Amino acid sequence: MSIRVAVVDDQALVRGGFATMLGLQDDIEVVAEAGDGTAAIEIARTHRPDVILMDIRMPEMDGLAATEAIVDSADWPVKVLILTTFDPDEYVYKALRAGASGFVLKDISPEDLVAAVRTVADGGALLAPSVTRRLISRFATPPSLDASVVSRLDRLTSREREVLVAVAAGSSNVEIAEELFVGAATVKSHVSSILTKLGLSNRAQAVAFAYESGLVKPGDSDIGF
Amino acid sequence: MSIRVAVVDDQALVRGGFATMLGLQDDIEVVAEAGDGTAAIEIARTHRPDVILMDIRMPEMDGLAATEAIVDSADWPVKVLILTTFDPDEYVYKALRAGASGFVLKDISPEDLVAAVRTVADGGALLAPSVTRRLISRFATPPSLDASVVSRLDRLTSREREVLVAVAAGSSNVEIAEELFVGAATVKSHVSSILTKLGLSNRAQAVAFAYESGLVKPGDSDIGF
DNA sequence: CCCGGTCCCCCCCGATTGGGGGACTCGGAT
DNA sequence: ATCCGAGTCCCCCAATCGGGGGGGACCGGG
Repeated sequence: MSIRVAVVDDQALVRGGFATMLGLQDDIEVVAEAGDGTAAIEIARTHRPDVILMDIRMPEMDGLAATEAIVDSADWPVKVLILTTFDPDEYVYKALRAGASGFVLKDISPEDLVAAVRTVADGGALLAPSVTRRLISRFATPPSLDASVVSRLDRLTSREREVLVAVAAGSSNVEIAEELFVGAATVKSHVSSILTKLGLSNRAQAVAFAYESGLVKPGDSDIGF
Repeated sequence: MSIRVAVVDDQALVRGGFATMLGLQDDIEVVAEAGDGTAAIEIARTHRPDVILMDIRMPEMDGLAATEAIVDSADWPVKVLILTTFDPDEYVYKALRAGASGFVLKDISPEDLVAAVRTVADGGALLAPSVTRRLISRFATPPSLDASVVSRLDRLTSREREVLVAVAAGSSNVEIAEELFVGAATVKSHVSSILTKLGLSNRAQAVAFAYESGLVKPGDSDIGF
């Protein structure tokens, strides 16, 4: 069963080029084309393609808005592969939030484009290396590095930070003591100095501080909930 | 100038395979190999490779810890490409936070692996399609996609959710009572039903739950810290 | 009409927490 | 050689928290 692809680009020449290039593949079938966002929504609804190659820069309705509209309203597993000329910057995040499965630049080689279409059709995702790099750096760097917050974190000893993450996991003093193989009194004194150094008054505030400071981040916890 | 690569894997056969495969390329030179994390740190320091192919599962010190140690202490632009057998799950985030520039599975084709090495050496980043997908979904959907978490949040009444955000801000029961213009006993009973409904045992866990579920997000709090 | 659900309030009691002391060891800095 | 910080552990005591019980007011639907 071949992959049903729709191509959306306001430049007829570019659109036709991609369409014929993809059509040459045995397992890819170009079922529709569109020149703007509104037309893209229409052909998505009528032809129900597996993959949509979407340009960002378009009159009438840009690719991001069209992507969001299509992905939100689709009742079949449609994948949108953003294809743009420019080094993306802000577009990346908007596109990914809109529901795009990929983001590649137009200088991509034909073979790589075909491979990209197959990848997203298969349920994977694919980004241009520069985009991946940007996304990783954004993901890896803690968002909030308020100097005042981090500076107070620095005043804690490494052991105290260790205790704090355990506190942030919701563990009681005795539970923390067992985890760290120390006495309950030790944990108690650690928690006390943590609260004192951070200017907090109870462990609930300590948990909040741990999250706000980026010491622990939502999702990286071992607590399943 | 060729790309200087180091290969780190505890299985000598796998390590040798990758090394010879990469060595066949004109623009790639394998300068060192290591069988565990501590050896990896050593060869990284002595050979200063451009790219390190790093396995995760290793005795002595796993690839994640080694990656973090190398990236943090390196004074030259070293790129680490994680190469693992398993579908990553939680390893991905730890690896990317540790400073890895890529994350590919061992079922990758030789040509793609070579291309991946060139990509990361060139400053780009590269992830396996399934990993990219995971990262995108995590990035695009604010935090909580866990149906189990949100469903439990739905069981709370609106008033209880209101109390929960106050709890997550680190307020004591009496402070919450003043904020909401009710009696302290009322807040107490609300907190009790919150803990019961969510299956938690203390308010620190409630704070963690509030953050993990996305009920409150780092940075949107009124607590300045 | 009564019933279930929700919200609000109250009392008691044990467990935990938070704050105040102090003491010992170890390793590094002075 | 001495001091100091970090880490470990102990005491006491007041306050808060968490769990159990109960009860009353309101609202919407059967």
